[in-house]
Amino acid sequence: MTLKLIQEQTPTIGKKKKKKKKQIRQKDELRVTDRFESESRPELEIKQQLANEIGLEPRQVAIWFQNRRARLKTKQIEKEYSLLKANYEALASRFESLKRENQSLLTQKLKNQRVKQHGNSNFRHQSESSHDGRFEDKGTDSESKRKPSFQLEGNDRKEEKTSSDNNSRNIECTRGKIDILNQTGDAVDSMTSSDWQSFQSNCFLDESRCSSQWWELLS
Amino acid sequence: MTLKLIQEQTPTIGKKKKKKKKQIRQKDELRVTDRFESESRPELEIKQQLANEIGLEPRQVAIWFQNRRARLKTKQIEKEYSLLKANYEALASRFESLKRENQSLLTQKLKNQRVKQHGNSNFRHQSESSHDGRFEDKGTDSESKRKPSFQLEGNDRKEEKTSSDNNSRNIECTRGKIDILNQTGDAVDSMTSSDWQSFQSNCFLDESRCSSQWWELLS
DNA sequence: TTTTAATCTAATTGG
DNA sequence: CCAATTAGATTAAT
Repeated sequence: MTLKLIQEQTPTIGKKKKKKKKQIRQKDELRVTDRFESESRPELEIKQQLANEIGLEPRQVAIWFQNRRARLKTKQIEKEYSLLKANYEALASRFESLKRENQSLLTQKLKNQRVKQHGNSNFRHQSESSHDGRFEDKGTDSESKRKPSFQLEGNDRKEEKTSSDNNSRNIECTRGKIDILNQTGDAVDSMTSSDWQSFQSNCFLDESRCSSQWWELLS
Repeated sequence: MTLKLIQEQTPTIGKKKKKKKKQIRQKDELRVTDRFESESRPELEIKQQLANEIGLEPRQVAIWFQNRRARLKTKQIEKEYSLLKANYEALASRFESLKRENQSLLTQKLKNQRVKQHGNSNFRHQSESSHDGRFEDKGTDSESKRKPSFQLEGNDRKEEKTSSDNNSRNIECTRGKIDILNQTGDAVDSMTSSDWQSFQSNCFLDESRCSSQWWELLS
């Protein structure tokens, strides 16, 4: 059972373009693709029927549909990613604004205080009510789900494939799949990983009041 | 030539774990992999030699190395991505704090003002100096690179494969490659796309002073 | 058993 | 050569 790939014989040293392996044969592909468009998850009957029509096994047809669906879904995820990215940049932008506003508020406040109690005992925590023991979790609106509870467990090289298959000598290369990192963004792109460096040194450069920073997370 | 895939025979109805296929024949794989570890980009001579040793064409050996390198690189990118992600979450967290602080500052300020000029003419813009015509671009520290100049061009369904190969009838499935979206994050994970919704409705729910929002970017 | 998600490999294409 | 994609396949988990 399970016949699979059919070899091919071309001398390779011949020219270049060869029709390798065995795919689904263009013509038949149309038929199958049509079906796919009408319903991406056909009954196994249909699959068998198709298999006969194009002359390969039902199994293969099934796989074909599977992969198709998977790839389709992947596309969607791409969209989500780009959304996330845009989201991020908006956030970053707003963060900057907010920071500036905050700064100016603080400044004003200081000025105010100095005016109000003109030069009276210069040593206080230069901001007694807004800085220190505040916003631990006040729940003013609806947080309490924020702070993803940073906890670092021994990561990175903890194999999760618990022991399956010792003999196949799997190359340790887990692969990964991204390109995304620079694509699809259409409008808002840029932001290479080197940008990140400068970005973060911009943003994290004031008095960090925030309990954990990202570099604490990665050993 | 081009021996490639060796079949396998297990009756499928057997148990479960099967050793399917085989591509470079374990034994030989070791040899090649060794080579790879010592130098990932060998001279073509070496490649030819290897090809002889394991009995497939130089071309294939070359491809093998190529793919190998590619996979390795992809791995690295994964790392960068997870870093970015952590980075993002840190930023989000800080943003929250900042926002709250800002809020409280504003509140105090209002109170202050009301005290100072006790109940005098209730109708003013309840905050004259910190809100309106400020921070357009002051360049207090180092922006001027922010605001990625949101511009939306007709995107999404603009095919870019201009006309190459009319006969091959490429399935329009461009594929995409991500999973990333929820993996490798190890420490800071969570943040599914539905979290995003709530997140943003948290964050963007006050007077938005920020010129563009992410939903403006996607049609 | 089938499906799904996640990988993986070998090969192709275009630059 | 590389980057990107592709098709077919496998496997773990459900």
